Amino acid sequence: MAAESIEFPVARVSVDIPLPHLDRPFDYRVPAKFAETATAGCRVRIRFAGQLVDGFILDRVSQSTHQGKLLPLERVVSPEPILSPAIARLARAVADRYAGTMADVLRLAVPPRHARVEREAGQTPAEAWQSPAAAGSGLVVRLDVPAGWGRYLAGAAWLRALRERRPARAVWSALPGEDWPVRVAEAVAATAAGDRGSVVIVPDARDLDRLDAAVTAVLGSADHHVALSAALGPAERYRRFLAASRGSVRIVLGTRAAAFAPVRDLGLVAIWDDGDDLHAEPRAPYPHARAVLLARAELAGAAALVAGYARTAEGQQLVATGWAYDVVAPRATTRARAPRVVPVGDDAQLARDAAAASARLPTSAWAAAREALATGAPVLIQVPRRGYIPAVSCARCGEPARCQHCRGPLALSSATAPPACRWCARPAAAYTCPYCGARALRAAVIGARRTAEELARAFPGVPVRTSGRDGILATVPAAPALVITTPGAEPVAAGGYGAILLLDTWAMLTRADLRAAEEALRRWLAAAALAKPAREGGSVVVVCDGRLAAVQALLRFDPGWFAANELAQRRELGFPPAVRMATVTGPPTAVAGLLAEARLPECAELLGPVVVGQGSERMLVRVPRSAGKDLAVALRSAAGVRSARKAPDPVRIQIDPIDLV
DNA sequence: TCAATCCGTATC
DNA sequence: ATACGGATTGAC
Repeated sequence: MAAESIEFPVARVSVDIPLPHLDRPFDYRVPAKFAETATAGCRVRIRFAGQLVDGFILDRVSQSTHQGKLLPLERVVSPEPILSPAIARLARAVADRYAGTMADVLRLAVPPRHARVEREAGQTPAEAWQSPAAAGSGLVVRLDVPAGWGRYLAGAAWLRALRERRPARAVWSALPGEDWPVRVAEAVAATAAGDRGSVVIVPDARDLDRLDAAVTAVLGSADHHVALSAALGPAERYRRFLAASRGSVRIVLGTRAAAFAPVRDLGLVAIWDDGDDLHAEPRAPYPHARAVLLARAELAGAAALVAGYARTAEGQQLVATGWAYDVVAPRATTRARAPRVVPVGDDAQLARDAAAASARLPTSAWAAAREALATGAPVLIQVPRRGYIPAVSCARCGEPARCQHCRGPLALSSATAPPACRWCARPAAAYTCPYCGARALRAAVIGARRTAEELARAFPGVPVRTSGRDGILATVPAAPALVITTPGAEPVAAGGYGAILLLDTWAMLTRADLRAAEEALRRWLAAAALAKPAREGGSVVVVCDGRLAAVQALLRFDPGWFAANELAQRRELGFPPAVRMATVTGPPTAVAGLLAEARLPECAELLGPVVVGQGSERMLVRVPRSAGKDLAVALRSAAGVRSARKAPDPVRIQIDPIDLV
């Protein structure tokens, strides 16, 4: 009964099971009928502990190290080698870094199969990718004269390094008014000129559209890249993923999940606006796109770009440790391109009387808007909260007004509607304050819609436009208009805004969040970057205490200075990225059990617990960065022991979560 | 003496 | 998780 002998009869399989203690490859016998189709990287079905489960073949080998008998592969789902060795290695590294399982990471990294798309013919063969110089016109010229990058110290040198296939790493602070999609596209083109591929990650669909257009323009063709986002349907998403996997494109632009896109001959990874919390994956093991890309740059020997108008403490850390170049413009260039920034008002006073229109919009803000409109330029008004009046409080004692039924916050949706609960939508027509008995309410927070209403009244005849989560404007023309926006939804104005008003800054700055100031500055810089330069009359009015470091950084348009401060502070306080931190969240006994089990590094410091809701608490574990790996390993194996023992309560482990208090 | 049940262990 | 084996328990 000599079985037909085949080459590499053993498949090493990554099995799709959620249990941490089973997070390792398992060997299976490759039956002769699958000798050709069971390729490394393909999806298979196997029998595992009696049940049929999915898996990926990591590798085909001639012998197993497993002592016992091997089960055969049950089925080859598809011979498509969808999980490349490079991405498998990356997924393993990300799982290790985040104390998670490879199966969890692979669910984020590889989109679900779409059989019809896979069968489609007409995938551009790899030959279509030649030197992009051959495909486009003007590309070579642009690369020889990197005027845009030439404005930055070390910018031109960095671009040259990409072309010469050197793994140069840069943390780039974009100038105000910078056309960042074009700069990024030039970096991608330079990498392509060195015959290598790129992965670029942006926070959202709007940024992706801009980048997509810029890459098409710079390469002179849309044939060499794909844009990957979760918004695509399953078929299109798989089609584009497959285009990268098969090597018919070597440039992938996308949102956070695309950080895992299987680009061949990777030469550059880039992330735009790495401080945006959309880059943090909300599903286990909660990897951050920046961390995924940087791990990838290390593994692939690729160049890296961490970019934004703002700079994160994490970005600064890369500069401080010498891992990356600091790519910034000379001060004179920045001064020449930045708008005039005027801080008005003091924070405490504004917080006391946030509802008063006069305090919200001081005289200088009105004046700046009026002047800008007179020159024919649009004015941008950034308001942190959307809606009409998203929070109300008792007019007498100031206690926030809450729903009688569910304790949710009350809000007004228009000037005439009665207050209603934002959670359960029940109206609260006859509100009585449970603390002082008063029956009157006042606005605690003013939303974008109400702001638009007020401004429309103040500037009759000037068009008022709004841009927010439900209806984002991409651009506005160079004409007088008031553009009310929530942070992150700012339209780009042709020719730049004449004035930008940053309102209700206290709402962002008073958040009990480690990153509140960094986040406020990030949002202000993103808006301020859209203004005309000061010499063309561009101004920014920030209604805030001018002594704050974040306002000082905005005044000088110096995100590097702020990030260096921020990093120094995190070092002092012992917070990431100066240290590695883990949170363990769950029922108290489960959290305690897991930490008792874990063989934490000697140097680990335990902080907490803090109660974080019904029957749930959270512990912090802090170690020096050098022990980060050990911490992740310890937590993961403790979770493994628990899962092996069938411990009932789920415990969530997060490494360097972004919402540390 | 045999079946039902519990616990622990391996899962290729 | 789930499946299996070996030990333990309980009833005839």
